[in-house]
Formats: sequence, C-alpha cells, structure tokens
Amino acid sequence: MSRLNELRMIARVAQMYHVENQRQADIASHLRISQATVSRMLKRALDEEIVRTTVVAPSGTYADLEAGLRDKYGIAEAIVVECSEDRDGAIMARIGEAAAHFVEATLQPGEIIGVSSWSETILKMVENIHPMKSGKAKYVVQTLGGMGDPTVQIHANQLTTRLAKLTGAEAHLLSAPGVAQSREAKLVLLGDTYVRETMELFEKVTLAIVGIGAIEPSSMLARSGNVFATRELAAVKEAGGVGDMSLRFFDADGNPVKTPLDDRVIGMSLGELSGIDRVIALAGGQSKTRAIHGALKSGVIDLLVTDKFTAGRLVSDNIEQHEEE
Amino acid sequence: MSRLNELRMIARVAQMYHVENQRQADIASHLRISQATVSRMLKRALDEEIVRTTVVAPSGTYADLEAGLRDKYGIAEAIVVECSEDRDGAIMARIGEAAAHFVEATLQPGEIIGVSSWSETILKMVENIHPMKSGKAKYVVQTLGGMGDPTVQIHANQLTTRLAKLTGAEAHLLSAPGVAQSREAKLVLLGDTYVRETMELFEKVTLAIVGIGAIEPSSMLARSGNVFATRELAAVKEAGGVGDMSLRFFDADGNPVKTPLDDRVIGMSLGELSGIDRVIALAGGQSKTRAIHGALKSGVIDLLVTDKFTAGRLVSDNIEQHEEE
DNA sequence: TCTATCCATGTATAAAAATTCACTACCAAA
DNA sequence: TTTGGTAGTGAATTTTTATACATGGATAGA
Repeated sequence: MSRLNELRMIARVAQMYHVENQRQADIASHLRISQATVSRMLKRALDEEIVRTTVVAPSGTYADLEAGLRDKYGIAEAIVVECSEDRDGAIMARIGEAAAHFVEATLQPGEIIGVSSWSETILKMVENIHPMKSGKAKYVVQTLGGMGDPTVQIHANQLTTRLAKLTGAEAHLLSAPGVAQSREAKLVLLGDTYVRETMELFEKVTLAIVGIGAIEPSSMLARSGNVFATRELAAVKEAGGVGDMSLRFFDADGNPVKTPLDDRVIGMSLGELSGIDRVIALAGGQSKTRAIHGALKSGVIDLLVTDKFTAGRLVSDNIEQHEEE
Repeated sequence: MSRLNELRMIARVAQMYHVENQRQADIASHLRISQATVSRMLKRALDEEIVRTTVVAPSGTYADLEAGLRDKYGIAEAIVVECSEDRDGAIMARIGEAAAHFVEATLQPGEIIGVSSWSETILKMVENIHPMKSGKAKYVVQTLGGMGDPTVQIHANQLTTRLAKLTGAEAHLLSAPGVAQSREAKLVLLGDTYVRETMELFEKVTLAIVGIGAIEPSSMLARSGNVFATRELAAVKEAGGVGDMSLRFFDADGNPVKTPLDDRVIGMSLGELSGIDRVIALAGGQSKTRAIHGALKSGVIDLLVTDKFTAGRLVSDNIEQHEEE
C-alpha cells in the first residue's frame, strides 16, 4: 500500500517534470522535498516504467537497420537511406545525398580528406555537397590513380578538384593511372615528384571517403578499358576475393587478398586506410552486398552509407545466399 | 530531402541520448558537432515528435482526477486514492493512509503542525504515520478544543499527543471544550494560561491538517453530546452553510457563514487558517461532497486528500445535484 | 553588386540535474 | 542488546545540459 502512495508521488513528479516542463528545483519546493529526491524519483519513474520515452524514426529513416549494422559489424556508425527501388542508379543518388549531408555536417576545420575516385556513388556525393564559403577542409587528396581511358581520367581529376573547391581545400591529385602496366612501370611512376608528394599525404588523411566495389566489372570499371584482364579478376575470385576498396581486394571475412595485382595498383593500401581516423564507405545495391559484407568485416570502415535494401540484406544473416544472385 | 537527412541525424542523436543513455558531449564528439548543437537537436526532436515521452499513471492512481481537482479549484495539489467501495469507513482508512505517507514524506524539520482533532479521517492518518526517530517537527498544536464528553475529550488529546510523539514534536494541547456553553464561558476559558499559550501558536503553524465536515451530524459529532443544538445547525444551514472545517462554517462558494456559534467555538478561525503556509484537508464520502466543494472554493486549502468516488463527483460539474442525495 | 536581415553554429557561461558524501534509521543475525 | 549491513535522506559538489552571445554565411531586396 505504501508502495502505491510512493508510486503516486513519483508519477506526479514525472508528470510535473516531463509534461508540465517544470524544473526539478521547483517541483522539489512545491512538494517540500529536496531536488536530489526529485532527481531520484525521476530515475525511479524510468525504472518503474512510469515514464516511457520512445524514439520514432522519421519516415524514410531506418534506425533499426542502422543499429543492426552497427551491432553486427562493430562499425561506429551506419546511415541507411530511404530508396524507392532496389536499382543501382536510384540507390547511388540517395546514398550520395545522404553522404553529402553527413560530410557537410561533420567536416572539421583543417581536415584532410582522402577520396577514392573510382566510384560513381562518391561522384553523386560530390554533386550534392554545398559549397562551403570559409575554407573548412585543408586538403583533398586523391587516394587512387586515374583510369586508363583519358576521358575517365579527367573525370576522376574533376571529382577530386571539385570536392576540393566545394570544401575550400587544396586538391592533391594523383597524376598516375590507378593500375600500372607492370610492377616496374609502377615504380617508375612513383618516381614522379607530384605523385610522391600526394602519396606522402596518405598517412595524414583524417577523413577517407571510399567506395566499395564488387568483383563483377562495374560500368565505370568497364569503361576504364580493361585495366584488369578477365583472367586476373578470376584469379582474385579464386583466392576468395569478394570485393575491393580502391582496387584493394578482400575476401568474405575482410582479409586482404594478395595477388600480383597489388603491385600494380597506385593508390592507398588497406593498411594505410585502417590507420585513418574516419573512414566513410559509400555503397549499395544488390550486386555489391557480398562485397560490402566483406569490407565491413575488414574493420577499416567507421561509417557505412547504404540503402535500405542492401542494409536489410546485410543485417539478415544469410549473406551467402546472395553469392550468385 | 535535406530535411529528411537532418531529421535522420536528429533521430540518431535522440536514439543515442534517450535509448543508449549517452551524454550529449559524447554524442557530440562522436558526430563531430558541438554539444550545443546536440542539445538543440534534442529539443528539435521533441518538437518534431521524434521522441515522445509519456507518463503512465500506475494502476490505482488517479492522475486525471487529481489534475481535474487542481484545475477546477486552483489548489496546489490533490491526492486521489483508490477505494473499493463508496463507503465512509473504507474511504477514511484509505485517505488516512495516503495522507500519512504524504505528511511523512514532506514534513520539514522544525515544522509546527496544527491539527484539528474532530475528524475520524485525521485519526486514521495518525494511526498510519510511522514514528520518526529523530525529532522532525517542532510542535504539534491542537487547533480545536476537545469535545464535551470526557471520553471523547481524552480521544482528542490522544490524537494530538500521539501525532506529536510520532513526529518527535512537543504537543501543545488546547485544554478546553471545542464549544463553550456561551460567549462568556469562552472568554473565561481563554483566560487560562495554557489555552492562551496554545492559541498564540496558531499563527506560527506551518502545516495545518484539517478535516471537512458536512452539516449533517457525523458520528463523532453525535457522540460529542450535542454541542450544537439541532436548532443551531438548522440556522447555519439556513444561512447557506454547507460544511465546516474545525467547526467554522462556510457556504457553497466558500464564504464564511457567520452565526452566534462562532463566538462559542474555541479553535482556529478560517482567517487564521488561510494565513498558514500549508493547509492539508482530508475528506471523502458521499455525504461530504458539497462540504468539500465549498471548502475548496474558500481558497484556504492547499492540498486535498480524497477518494476516487468523491473526486469524480467534485470534478463533474454538477455538484448541486448532490445537494440532497 | 551591395546592404540588411535572418539563421545556424560554436564558444563561453549560466542553469539544471546527478552524484558524492555524511548521516540516520532500519533490519536481521549474533 | 549489540553489531554490521542496507536503504534512504538533504546539503554540497560535480557533472551535464541549456542558453546568451557573437560570428559568419545565406538570402532577399534595392
């Protein structure tokens, strides 16, 4: 019985605090108890479930999927975007928008942004970033060489340059192909002063933005002019590779897949990536599901931006089912 | 679209704060924004109804009726107790329990309690108060004389004394009848040193506990041996009286009803009562509904403790219907 | 293109809330 | 009855949160 009277009082305190927006001190003097007691009663009210606080995600947001991704993969943050259809074009646009918003909102002054250029999704992101008048970022560093095809090469440069402009940063381009013809060719290219200067900035990057690729040739990869022979991609698959970030391949458990290809890629390595303060990955789509799974497993990603369909697939355990879909 | 991303972020912040119990500062550094912004987002979340806080009244409490009483009568607080049946005996017991709990929980150190002795409900309250080891209250002052019948007189003294003992206070008894035989007799009684000393404490009372009586003779009033002639009570009713507190009568609007009886009562006046910091009224029951209505209207009561049936009758506007029930 | 005004933000600070501390009462077991 | 542990309290303090203020950019109208 006394418990009921106690709960009545707690309920009243909760009412005054949460509904009537009174301060604890006022409630305390009104009820002739101490502020400390009011504070304790409010905690009690929470425990006793006299007050219930619910956070409802605004329609179009997927807090549950985000939590699922965070929990399953141990990543710091996940953003799951609304998307009307499970189609790559629509997905990339939405992911790009959300990523742009997030980067804008959280960019630190003096930040050094590393950006992988071989990603359509990142392109979409850059398209959605609003120009920041007062220079916020310090440098934007291209973390992967351009593509063989000169047209696409320009494209890649533009992405980096544009992002630099938008963020008020100085662009540091990687004036080299993403994939050299041979190991020896790579060494020659690395001899270039500008290339070396840019690559020396890799370890100073504070925010890396990467795309995640599936082994299946994407349209951009295709356009780049067969930098990897089909045979070579097959070898990567053979070795268990499921996807890449900046042309660095990994398997379903997130372990790097070492192949001779590695010696030809001019860009940031997975090891370098993992040393970066914030790594934001942008990817979504049916075909990339397994690749994203592996990428998340690798532990180098801090934040994933993806779509609700892909997030759903990732969270539901049966990733392997999608293997050959 | 940007609004949606903003809301998503707000939802996430709300999630981290309310569900995951993280501090604003931590959320801020996690998301690379300032603590101030987190605070604003949380306010925003409240406005946008992304977080919803509901206070659910524990079963057996009547927050709505209490709010109704507060609003309708402008009293500071109301306590409405659960009660299985609308019968005076059960009601008094419950009200007494609740009042005891409240007084225990809110009694200030050094408080001077004034207690009207002619109330069975107050008696029930005193029965339910737990002894407080370290003296909390300073004095317990009897605010109405005893009753003519010596047996009941003792009863009244006991109530005051017992309450004093329980609260660790010093009892100040009013060793005089509640109603003197005549105006002259009252003057004589007031000449008594002890009586005068107690009455001089009236204005120092910080917490008054009163019952509310209907004009209809209560069992205790009856037992007291017809202190008021039936004729006199009729006169009070004639003048619009609907009830009394400590034998001071008032009408349905809470205005004092002045009759020659006033000059014979030895106890605290309504004027003195209204000057007291906290006035707690204990009353419930079908027959007292109109009396309580009038008492609340008088504006001297700060807290009413009553039962759910009576509260329901009081809150539903049609008090006049109960006039002759 | 140039104001004037409006927002949004972060910093610094004020305000509010939670917690530590010291103490009291209470209870159960010795 | 004593003792040792638990629970609950308010005052003081610390921690956390909200706000006042100043700044810088965005926006709209001249």
